[in-house]
Amino acid sequence: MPDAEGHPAVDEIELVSVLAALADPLRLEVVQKLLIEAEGAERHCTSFGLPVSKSTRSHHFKVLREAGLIKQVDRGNSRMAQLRRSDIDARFPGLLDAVATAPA
Amino acid sequence: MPDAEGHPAVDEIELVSVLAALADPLRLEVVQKLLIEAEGAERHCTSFGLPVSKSTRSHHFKVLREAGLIKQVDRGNSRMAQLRRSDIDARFPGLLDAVATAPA
DNA sequence: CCAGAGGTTCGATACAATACGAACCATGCA
DNA sequence: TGCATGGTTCGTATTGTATCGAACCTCTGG
Repeated sequence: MPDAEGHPAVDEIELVSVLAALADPLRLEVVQKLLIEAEGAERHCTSFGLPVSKSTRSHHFKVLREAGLIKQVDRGNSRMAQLRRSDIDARFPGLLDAVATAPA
Repeated sequence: MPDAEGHPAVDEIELVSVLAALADPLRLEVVQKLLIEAEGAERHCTSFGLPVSKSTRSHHFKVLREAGLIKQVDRGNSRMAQLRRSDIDARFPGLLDAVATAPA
């Protein structure tokens, strides 16, 4: 069962959901940007410069969160996004590596 | 430019399209079944036992074909599906391995 | 030559996804 | 306390996807 903020546990992460979450240009861009960062790095949701309204941005991060790709952490007023690298690696080894090294 | 049958060239295969093609339970099932087969194996489109009508099945194989995941070969009356393993491996190394080893 | 089997295409329908603005709820700071 | 900022939620419009049946094409085998 997902926790209160909607993060699924590691063994609840579904391949189809992860693929569906990545199958959107904006969300793929977010994940690829997070993959460049150092392990465990956090980024502002606004720092990705997505060309959509804030309600749409909120929607996309919700999809990523519920798929298990990112963890969202409250930092006072704002909210940080963190890639669940080790969790995805544990469940689907090599998947994020493939996404990280894919040609632009 | 894709060929006459709609197969994209290797360098035309887009990550988003591949992920979108895999982000459907039926299509993912087809690809995972092809991944179990030997390299270059062919299978009847009907042999997967998809619980849909033949027009819907045709649609799903079209999506897989246009994404670059499979090659469809005419064998007289019927049509065989063949995974483009080496093409995908060349463009997105590790992606299909991750899909192949993913938990059910 | 003709009937059947395998596939595709087309039109229609139902459902899901994306997108937006407005309203709302917090937190942090003056 | 008041207000600006960052996010979420809601309602809605638009678009895309999955699905089906019917019509059509092509090859195979009697």
